[in-house]
Amino acid sequence: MNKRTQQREQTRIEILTAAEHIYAVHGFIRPSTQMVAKEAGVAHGTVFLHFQSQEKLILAVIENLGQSLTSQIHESSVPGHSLNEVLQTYLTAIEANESLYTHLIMELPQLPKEAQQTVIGIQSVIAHHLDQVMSQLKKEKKIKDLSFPFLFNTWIGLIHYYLMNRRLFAPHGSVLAVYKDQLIANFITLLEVDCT
Amino acid sequence: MNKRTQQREQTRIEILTAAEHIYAVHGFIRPSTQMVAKEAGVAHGTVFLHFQSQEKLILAVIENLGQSLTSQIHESSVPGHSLNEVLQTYLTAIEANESLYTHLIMELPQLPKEAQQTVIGIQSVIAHHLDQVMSQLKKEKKIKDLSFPFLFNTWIGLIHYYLMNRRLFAPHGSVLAVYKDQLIANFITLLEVDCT
DNA sequence: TCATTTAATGACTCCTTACTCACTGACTGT
DNA sequence: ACAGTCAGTGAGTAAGGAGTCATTAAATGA
Repeated sequence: MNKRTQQREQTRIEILTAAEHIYAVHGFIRPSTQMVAKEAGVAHGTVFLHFQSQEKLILAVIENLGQSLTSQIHESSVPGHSLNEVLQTYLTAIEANESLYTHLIMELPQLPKEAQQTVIGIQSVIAHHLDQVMSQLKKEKKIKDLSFPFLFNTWIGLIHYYLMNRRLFAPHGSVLAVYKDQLIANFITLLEVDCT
Repeated sequence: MNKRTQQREQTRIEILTAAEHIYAVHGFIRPSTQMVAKEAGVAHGTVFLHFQSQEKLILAVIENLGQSLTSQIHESSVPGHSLNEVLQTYLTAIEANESLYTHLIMELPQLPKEAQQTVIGIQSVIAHHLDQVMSQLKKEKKIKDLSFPFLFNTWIGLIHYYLMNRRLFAPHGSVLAVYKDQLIANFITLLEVDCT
């Protein structure tokens, strides 16, 4: 690989990284391509040399995030994980990309439809792992016998609610860092069949 | 009241109603003031004759929604309501404004901070009623003894999740019309202390 | 060494959109 | 009846942002 293509690749990565930073802070919709160029330290036109359009740039960032999340979840998923461990794996993966992921789910309807596929992909991965461990626990009568979709939506809804209100729950940092364990513990208590 | 002020008031209401329709369909951010003017059947400039700015118009619509929701909830709330009835009251009120309310919660961070106050106001009303009935049930050991904030957030998170994905769950109509009863029943089952 | 290629630049065009204002004509009070 | 008022109009202005392209200069290879 010669110096020219090396440099080109380098610049592409700089723009992508700059876009990630900007989008993580300001969301996908508001920031202009000018802002991304400035953050990357390149001219405005250079952005369009590497990405056909703003939409393609946004999609590249989202695609990256999807890859990162699903691979993290897959890597740290061992067959035979407990419910606690599966939930933990999921939240740890999101925590590492909390800000960007939060903007993704909040602005999803305003983003190109390809972005929706990415989110569906992420949720499928966690749904699969959760279903695995939950149906086993249901058989053993250890958790309540409610439909999986309802339980899944309750869990995702809860997490997304905390993410969407992260600046309220954790003004200067990660909500998940603060509430992760508590959310898992409480959610499991809610599922449990207990007679105290 | 003379004909002139009557006409003026009439036009104001037409613009506000048009804005409600447009925002319910397209959200608060995307549509232009031109679009609202067209829907209302008035000239573009007329919008600014009645509302200082786009922001003020949006706030007026949101303020209206807040009033409508909180009064509905207050009216159909009787002391001594069961948990089922309290949840029902809340969802019925939202169902009547489902589309607009959904856009409000989804686009909240992009809206002026006054909008946040409105949402907090709505949630305070339901939180108050829910706390009332839940703490009683906790004393009677009929539901699990988890912190109220957690239970409240789980409930709101669940409802918001269904609202945010309404086009997925109910492509051509109201999600709540379809899932309301099921959501309440399942959520109550989740709370219950039972030993089957 | 030097002709050719190409990554990068940034001024420019085009477009959209919020908001203004000089003007029109219907209503009001006398 | 008529001078004054004011709701409504819509062409016009200014700002901002996406995407283009002629130009520059560094790298390449013969």
